[in-house]
Amino acid sequence: MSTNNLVYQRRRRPTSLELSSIPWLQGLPDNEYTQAVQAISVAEVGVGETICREGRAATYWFGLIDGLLKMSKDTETGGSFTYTGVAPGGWFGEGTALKREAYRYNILALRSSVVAGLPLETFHQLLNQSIGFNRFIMNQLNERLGQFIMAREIDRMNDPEARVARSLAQLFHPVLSPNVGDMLRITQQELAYLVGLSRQRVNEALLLLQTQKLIKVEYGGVRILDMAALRLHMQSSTRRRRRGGLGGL
DNA sequence: GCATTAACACGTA
DNA sequence: TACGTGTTAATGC
Repeated sequence: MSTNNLVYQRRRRPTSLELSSIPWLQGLPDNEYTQAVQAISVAEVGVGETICREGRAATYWFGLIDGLLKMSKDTETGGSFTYTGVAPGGWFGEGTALKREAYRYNILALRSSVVAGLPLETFHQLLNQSIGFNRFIMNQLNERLGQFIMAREIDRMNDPEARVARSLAQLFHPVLSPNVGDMLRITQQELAYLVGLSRQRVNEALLLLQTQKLIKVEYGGVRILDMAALRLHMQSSTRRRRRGGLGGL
C-alpha cells in the first residue's frame, strides 16, 4: 500500500563489481562510460518493497543487479496481475523513460534485491549521443516485444506444465536478463506467484519438467538443462497422474 | 477433474 | 532455528 520512496533515499554509489554486471555499459566508449557511471546509483530493496509504482512520474531507467523482481499491475478488483519477472542483468522501463511518462506498472521485489537506476536526463543524453546505447535500447525494445507476445501465448495456455516451462524461459531470457546463468535462484513459492498457480501445482510441474530433463530442481532454485525445449514447451497431451502410479510409465 | 488451501514431515542453509 | 521442498487431505468450481 505505502508508496514509500525509501528506495530513492537509500541510494548509494555502485561498486565496481555491480558496474561490471550492467550489460549496456560494457560496450560504451570511455567518455560515455564515465558519464553513465557517474549518474548511476544503486539501492538495496527488501522483499515486497516497491521500486516504482504505477502512475508515478518516471525518474529513472532501472536495472536489476541482484535479486528478483516482478512487473505487475493492479486490477480493478483489487488484485494484481503479473506480467513478467525481471532477473539479474535485466533493465526495464525504457518505454516509459523514452516518453517521459508515468510508470504503467508496479515493480516490486520478490526477494531482497539490488536495483540500479540511471536518471532520465542521462538516459536521454546517452540516447542523443551514443550509438552503442541506442543499439542496446533498440535491441531491448525488440526483445521486449517478443516477450510480451510470448506472454500472451502463455496466458492462452491452460496447461500448468507449459506455463511454468515458458515462464522459466522468460526469466532466463538471454537478452533481457543476460546474467542469470544456468541456475536461477527462485523459490517455488515465488515462481507460483509469478506464474499464477499454487506452490503445490508449481512443484508438481517442476518435477515433471525435471523428469523430462529440461531442468534440475535444486534447493532454493532451478537449474536449466535445456533452454530451447523450455521455451518451445508445448501443451502436454498426456495428462499426468496425480498420485499412485508407482508403476510409472 | 483439476486446481487450491491447509497442514505436515523432512532436509538444508 | 528458519526456511524451502515434497506430500497428502479436504474443499471448491
